[in-house]
Amino acid sequence: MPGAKQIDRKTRILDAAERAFAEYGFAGASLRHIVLEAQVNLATVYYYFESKEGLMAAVFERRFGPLRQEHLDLLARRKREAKGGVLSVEQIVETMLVPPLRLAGAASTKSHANMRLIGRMVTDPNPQTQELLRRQHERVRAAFLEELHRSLPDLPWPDLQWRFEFFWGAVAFILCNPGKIEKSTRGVCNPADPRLVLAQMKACFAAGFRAPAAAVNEVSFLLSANETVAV
Amino acid sequence: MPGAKQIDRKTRILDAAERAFAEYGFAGASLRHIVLEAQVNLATVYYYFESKEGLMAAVFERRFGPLRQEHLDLLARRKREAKGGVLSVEQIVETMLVPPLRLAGAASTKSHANMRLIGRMVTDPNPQTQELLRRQHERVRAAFLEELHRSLPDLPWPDLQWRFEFFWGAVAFILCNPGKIEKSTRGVCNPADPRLVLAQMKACFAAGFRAPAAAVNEVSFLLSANETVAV
DNA sequence: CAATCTATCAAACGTTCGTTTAGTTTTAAC
DNA sequence: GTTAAAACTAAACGAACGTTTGATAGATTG
Repeated sequence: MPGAKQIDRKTRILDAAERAFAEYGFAGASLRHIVLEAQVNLATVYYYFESKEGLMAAVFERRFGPLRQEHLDLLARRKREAKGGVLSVEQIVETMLVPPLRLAGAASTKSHANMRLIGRMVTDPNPQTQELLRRQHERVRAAFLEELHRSLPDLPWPDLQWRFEFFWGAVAFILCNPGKIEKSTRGVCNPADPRLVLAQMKACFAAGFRAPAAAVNEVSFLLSANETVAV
Repeated sequence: MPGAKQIDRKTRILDAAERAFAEYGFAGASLRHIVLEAQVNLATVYYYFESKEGLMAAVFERRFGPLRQEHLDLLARRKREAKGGVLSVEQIVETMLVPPLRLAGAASTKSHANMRLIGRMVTDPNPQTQELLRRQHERVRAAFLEELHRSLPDLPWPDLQWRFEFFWGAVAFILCNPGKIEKSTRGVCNPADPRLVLAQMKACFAAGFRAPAAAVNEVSFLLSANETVAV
């Protein structure tokens, strides 16, 4: 029987949709392009996923569900290994990074689509995309923030949250468009190499998290509009 | 005469387009929505800007042209003030941040649209958007990288480039969706306050840039796929 | 074998998209 | 006041969009 070893249609749609959403964003990816690549009929999408939005939710759940679980599992394991002691900032940074990087490496066959997917969805303007992602990440976020606070008890809470945002912003940016970064650094940085990304982020953000609290009142004068050219 | 003190149509289109692109991205923003808000006829867009892509290029040029100029000017001024000495990392970080933050503050009347515009465009999937932005930022990028290298001569070139990417990734992320960050931090972080953003980024990234070079070979074992659950 | 349910398909639905055209009004120059 | 260029518009273009419909096979069940 021909096509017996073919992947089933539902999976083919999810694969193609993942690539398309990662490449073009939610609004930019069209169902017709997705079904063409998945080699299924257009109506099949609606049979399995009800709508374009439902398709996106399924793409999310397939990737970010296990990702979230691995995040929580890995953190729990690290805490178990520490036997009640606090984890180092390096360990926490590594724990935050390894799951998404592993996820990216796992799908190496298909042009790092889900790597870009993570980055793209984090910055997608679509409100439903944002809401879906926020709910997915809420628990993981809280868990890591708590652990960072334990590791850096003297760092004020707002400073910690800011740096946490900076960190995920950098992660999203790197994952969002690896090709762009490789191009603009003229090949010096290769975001497709998880070992490199992990080592570089650990070095930069371990120091960043450990830095003394910010001094807000030093810097305001430069921001007033009476210098240089108004825009 | 009615409408005498009205802003001219070309500007109204640019304003509305800026808001729309910032809010929905290039693909998600429709010309019909833009002309409705700008209160002009649909064809007027084509009279002034030739196409949707041309409109986007004009929106870019209006904001990022002066921004680029202010970046270069401010850096030149700082170097002049230093009289041949090297700038501190803090000074460079501040110089990179002040122009976009000032730009964001300048348009406070209109819901920080151009603040979000910067962040949105940096992460927009559209290839033309990317190419436009890359060309705009090329010289600024080179200038700041050179100055950072002068300030941190012992940091290997790749490490410097990585951290430079992390930095702009964090900036883009913060600028991209201030409301989202304020929400997920439950009001602890307010990205609409330039003083806060500047102080926090300076504290985090001055330390990040100054950190010792990354040690790539320490960390590879965790990334191999034979642990925990494959996804 | 009839009945039923699942999976799949071609074709079309109505809408919205970016874009163009052909014509009208306004402005400015001589 | 005539003329020509610039500014603006209503209406439509074809294409692409997300979505629905009705029918057709194949498998499953009584």
